[in-house]
Amino acid sequence: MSGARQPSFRIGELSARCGRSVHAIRWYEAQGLIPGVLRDTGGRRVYNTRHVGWLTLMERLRITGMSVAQMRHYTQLVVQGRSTLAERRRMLAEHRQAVEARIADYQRALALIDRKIGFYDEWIDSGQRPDDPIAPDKPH
Amino acid sequence: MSGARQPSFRIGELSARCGRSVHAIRWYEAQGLIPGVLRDTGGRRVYNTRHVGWLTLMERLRITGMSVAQMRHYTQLVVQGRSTLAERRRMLAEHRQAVEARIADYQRALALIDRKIGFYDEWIDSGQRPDDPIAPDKPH
DNA sequence: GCTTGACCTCGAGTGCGCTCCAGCACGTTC
DNA sequence: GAACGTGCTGGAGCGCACTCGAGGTCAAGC
Repeated sequence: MSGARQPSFRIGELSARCGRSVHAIRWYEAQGLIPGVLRDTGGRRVYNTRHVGWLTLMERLRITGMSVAQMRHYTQLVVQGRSTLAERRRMLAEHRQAVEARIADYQRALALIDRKIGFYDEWIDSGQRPDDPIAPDKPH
Repeated sequence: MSGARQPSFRIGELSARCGRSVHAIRWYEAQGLIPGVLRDTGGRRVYNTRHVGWLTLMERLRITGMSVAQMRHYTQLVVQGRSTLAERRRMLAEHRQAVEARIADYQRALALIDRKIGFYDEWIDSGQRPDDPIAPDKPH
């Protein structure tokens, strides 16, 4: 850390800045997902802008389906320092693949939903039930 | 629908055909997510290929994040018949939007992950920690 | 010095979507 | 007629990711 003063704040403001609840932030820390949280003389958690960035990353990983266990592992790697750079990169690359697979899955679902919407459009238009758009046999 | 013979089968085969567990299929039915399940003389559930298509749709809706409550509502509309066609179409269109929003969200996450991977690449290459791609900085 | 409000810990509760189990019935095969 | 496989019901249990509440501490403002 440089000698530059870092604006620091407490959990209420971190909550406001990154949109997670105070409870959730404390829970994340208890789960080992937030390293380097210091306390002030009153025992209160002290944060700075780096924590906002960290929580942003954690949030993105979470909403894209990374489990808390994996996030904990990643966090531990970060704490361990430079020796884990390659492993961290590998984890992210792997997760990236999983997210892409998920997107592809969603897009397939979208295609099915679109066919179904088209099916309803036709039915409403013609008054006649068209053939069902979902394959009669297993579409795997 | 027609008088044509429909190959029918029991829950074990439906499970094999659509890749859900026997337990899950019964649970779905109990939740009102599978209409029109008849029983044979022994009280066993009897299915046909239409159920495979139906479960496929249900699965796609589920994995794209539709709640069981919404799926139940959709199922009830289907049971109610033609009068609900427009409402069913509306539900699917709304869900479609939600899925697209989710995809966009995932793609934003992907962009962040890519920047982070690039950050690790640079760090590994140069041996020098580059500027953090996320926020000003991050802890550790 | 008292009130106020933000913070603390610990632990229980919640909602979702299954998953599993016990205990029993059926019907085909040997 | 016994064994076996497949099915039935009702209900308990689970894993995840929070969410909330009780009861207490601390420090700044009046």
